[in-house]
Amino acid sequence: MKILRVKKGEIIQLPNALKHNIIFVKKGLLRMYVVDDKGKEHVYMFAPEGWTLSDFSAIKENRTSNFFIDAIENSLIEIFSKGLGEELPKTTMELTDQTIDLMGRRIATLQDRIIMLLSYTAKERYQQFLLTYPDIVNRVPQKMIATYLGVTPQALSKIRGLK
Amino acid sequence: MKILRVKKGEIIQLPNALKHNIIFVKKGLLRMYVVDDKGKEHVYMFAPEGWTLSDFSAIKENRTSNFFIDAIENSLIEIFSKGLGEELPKTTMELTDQTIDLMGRRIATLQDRIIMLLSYTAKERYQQFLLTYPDIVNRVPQKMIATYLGVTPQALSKIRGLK
DNA sequence: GTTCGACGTTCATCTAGATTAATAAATCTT
DNA sequence: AAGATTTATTAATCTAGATGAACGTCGAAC
Repeated sequence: MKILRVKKGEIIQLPNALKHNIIFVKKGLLRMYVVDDKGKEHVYMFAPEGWTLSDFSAIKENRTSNFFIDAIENSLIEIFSKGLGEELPKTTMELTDQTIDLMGRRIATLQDRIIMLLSYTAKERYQQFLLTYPDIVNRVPQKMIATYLGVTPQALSKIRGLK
Repeated sequence: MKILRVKKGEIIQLPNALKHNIIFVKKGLLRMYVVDDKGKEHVYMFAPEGWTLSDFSAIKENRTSNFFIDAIENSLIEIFSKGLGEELPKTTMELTDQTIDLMGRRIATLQDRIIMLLSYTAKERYQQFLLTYPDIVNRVPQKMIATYLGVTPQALSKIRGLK
């Protein structure tokens, strides 16, 4: 485990990096995203203070990650090179309880996001985002929120214009 | 905990049912889905033998579920009325390990699904589905696969027609 | 302060997929 | 097996949102 200070705009992880990393954000704001074959970015998640980033799919399939991770603000982060949960040393029952709680909340978030992507219009997604992450709205460029919602920056701009 | 035998087509859970249930599928195939305001169904997940169904979002927010659950095949299921993980009696370390592994795999699946919904075309989604769930393809009506993928049944039929 | 690149907005066009509807095929019921 | 119900296919039309491009705005770097 190492503590790192990263600057706004700095890339912390490139796809196919060697190690499966888990990143805990102590201060600042990170972004985890993919870039498709046409070069377009799709934000998987934002991680402000207290959040944890990791690529569960890569860990479970024991492969390298397809995700980029970069800093949206100057940040202070902790990087663990081991997998989450089962690869952690079995210390206290309290720790595994914490892990289960963390994972449960993550699943709840992903579940809500999937229902949103399946059944909401662009406008509804944005309104939901405002309610769910009021703090993040003012900390990230609008175009990143757009790709988090699964729409283009232009479409989001239009939606906001109408209000 | 109770064991239940359910028939094909039978609805196991309606939205706003009283209790947060966790359902383990011993045999058969279930479906978990939402119905939007226009009456359209959106499949959140399929659960064949060995899979577990639960609404983490409802459990975490301590509210009733918005999901329907029904049986696609005659099935044998176990229903637990307690929450997953933290609400389970702390028995063995082995059990919590199992829980963490289960949740990790669920997160990996949801993560992959989100990337798919954000960045794949309808055709790419279907092709990916065929690779990931070859067994399920022949067990569920095509229209359900369509709404799992976030497209209309007509669009999926067209995609298959071209091939 | 000026320059430059990133960001947001606006608009004109295009298109993947939705919608609607009609038909055909498969499945269930008795 | 005949009818009824559900599911899949096909086709014509429509639309939310994508695409591409131009322009104004802002903050960072010099």
